[in-house]
Amino acid sequence: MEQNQELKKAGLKVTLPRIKILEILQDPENQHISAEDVYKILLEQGEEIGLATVYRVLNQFDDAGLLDRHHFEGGKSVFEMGQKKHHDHLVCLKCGKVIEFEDDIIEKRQIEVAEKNNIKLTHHSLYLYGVCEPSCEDK
Amino acid sequence: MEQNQELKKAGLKVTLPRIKILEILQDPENQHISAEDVYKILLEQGEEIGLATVYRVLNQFDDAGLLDRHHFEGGKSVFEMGQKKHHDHLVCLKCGKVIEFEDDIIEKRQIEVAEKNNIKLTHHSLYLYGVCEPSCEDK
DNA sequence: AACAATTTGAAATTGTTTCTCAATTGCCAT
DNA sequence: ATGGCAATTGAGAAACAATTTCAAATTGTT
Repeated sequence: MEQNQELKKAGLKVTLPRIKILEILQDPENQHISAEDVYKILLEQGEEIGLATVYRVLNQFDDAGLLDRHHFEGGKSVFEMGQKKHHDHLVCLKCGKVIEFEDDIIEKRQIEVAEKNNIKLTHHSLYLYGVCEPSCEDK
Repeated sequence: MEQNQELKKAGLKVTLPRIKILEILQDPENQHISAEDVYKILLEQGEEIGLATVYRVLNQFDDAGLLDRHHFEGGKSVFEMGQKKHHDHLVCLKCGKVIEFEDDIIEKRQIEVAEKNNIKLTHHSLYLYGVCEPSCEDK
């Protein structure tokens, strides 16, 4: 059970809800998933895990740095396992598709802008919103 | 009353709530203000304007393009009169100060990134979070 | 002034997230 | 193993921002 190690490393007790939620987040199908959707999957799997627990566990994972939290347009938080290195997101406003990208030039400029304004940068959020070019264009 | 012209131009009837809210938004003191804070100022001024009306009017102003809406970290929407040209924001996480900036290099790269991924860009949101260098640093 | 259409306030409602608290569970020291 | 205590859980209540509803009031127009 490598999940157990991850949890212990984060200083969290190994419990069934945490294991199940971790599994769901690790599934490549479920990148950029909301708390509500995690809960739905748990219900489908027949697990009796409360919605409050889902929110709690996701917050604990966030605090432990196991995942990243995003605030895409439209309200609710979206979570993503944070194995990979830093990246930003393109979001299609029609189909909801999310594309990840990294751009060193943008990253570097951000640091310069912060320095110029005497701010010690801790993090940033960059989302590019648009419409998929051929596919969503005409819908 | 030049406020009246602005409202009419936007296709909105000239009503007291709209005039008052427009005045508040135009005050340089109140850049980057939340709906709740607009409401508080109205109360202080002794105006009997409901919170629902504040939200409604802010949405109408947004639809009419009179202002920009931001989603800084921490939940609620923040509004800003949109006279100026496009810019992004630096936010101090300790004192809440907001600094505006423009960076052509970042803007250009964003367009390139979107093109590369076959997304027709409609807009973006970029927020840099950090801590004011000398002032907030040691608090 | 009178009319229709728009706008408003108050309260109810929604949707997301957090809190409360009694019952349960995990884990460490026996 | 097992006893005990702290951490965790589930369910429902609560908090919170934001929106909706609807009757009453106001606007701009005739």
